[in-house]
Amino acid sequence: MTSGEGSPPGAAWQARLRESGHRLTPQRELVLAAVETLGHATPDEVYAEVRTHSSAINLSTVYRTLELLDELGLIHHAHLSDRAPTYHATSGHEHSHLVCRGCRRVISVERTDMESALGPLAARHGFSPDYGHLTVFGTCADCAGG
Amino acid sequence: MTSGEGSPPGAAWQARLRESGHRLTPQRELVLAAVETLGHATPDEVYAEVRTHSSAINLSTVYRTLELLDELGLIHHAHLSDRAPTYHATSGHEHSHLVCRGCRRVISVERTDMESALGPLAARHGFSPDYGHLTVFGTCADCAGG
DNA sequence: TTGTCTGCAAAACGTTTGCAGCAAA
DNA sequence: TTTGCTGCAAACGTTTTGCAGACAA
Repeated sequence: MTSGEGSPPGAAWQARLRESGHRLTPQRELVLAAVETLGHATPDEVYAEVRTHSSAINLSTVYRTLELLDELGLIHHAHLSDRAPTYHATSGHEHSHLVCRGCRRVISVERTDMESALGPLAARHGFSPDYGHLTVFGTCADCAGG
Repeated sequence: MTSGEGSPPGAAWQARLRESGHRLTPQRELVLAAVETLGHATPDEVYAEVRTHSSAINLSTVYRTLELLDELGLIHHAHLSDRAPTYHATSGHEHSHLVCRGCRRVISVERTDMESALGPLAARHGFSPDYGHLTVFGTCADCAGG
């Protein structure tokens, strides 16, 4: 439970940090753990989660750390609301999101599924989508009055 | 050239305003014209555009007007950058956007095309996408090194 | 020891709001 | 005349930044 059980095998993220000339700090470990625990979380939510375990972190450090982890590919971010970005762990499979405007529900869609749907259209435009960042807003069946 | 040549025939937007109990003001006319001229524009860009024609408008009025025109369906907004939303006229056909992270180029895709690609997948999840709001980030052929 | 990282506080950024006066209907 | 709309200015929530001290390597 300490680190992600997803695609990075064990503590690969620690190596990833050092490879890229960065340092392994308690704050970075805490932020990564929080993102993995929360699933989809805004910077503020990550901050709050970290504080429940250790009060020793600053909000600006959370921002800087999320940005770094994103650069290193250890986490991804998407825009699940018109306001704040949300971060989630790179847990094995990249996925896209369907977000219901009615109930705020988030449906995750496998990258492969989204790719087979969107790929041909995108290719026709010479375009290569970033599926891990893709968010489709709309209405779910429950909220459509079904 | 005064009003949109797209789907709203002539000055239909004026009727739309009054129908909904709103007033026709110079500011609203200026903002709508600016959005039609610019194509895809942030609130700030709309503000700047309006000011080149008439200095008599306030930024908060631009925000309030964009929100109103969006509610009335006279314009749409999408998120073409991680930062500011962009507004564009409801010119005949609803469309989705492909945005290149490399060159910031925006490719518009007909709603019907996007719907036939994404519709079946969405339906499988009981989900009804908002195609006019949909933005797919990624890389265009030129930036992919092709 | 070295250079990166952190905390702090302030600034920047985009957006929203309360209010008094103005103007469309 | 009657509301709704606008301009102004201040507040707002989120994100970024400069800097000095702390700490991983």
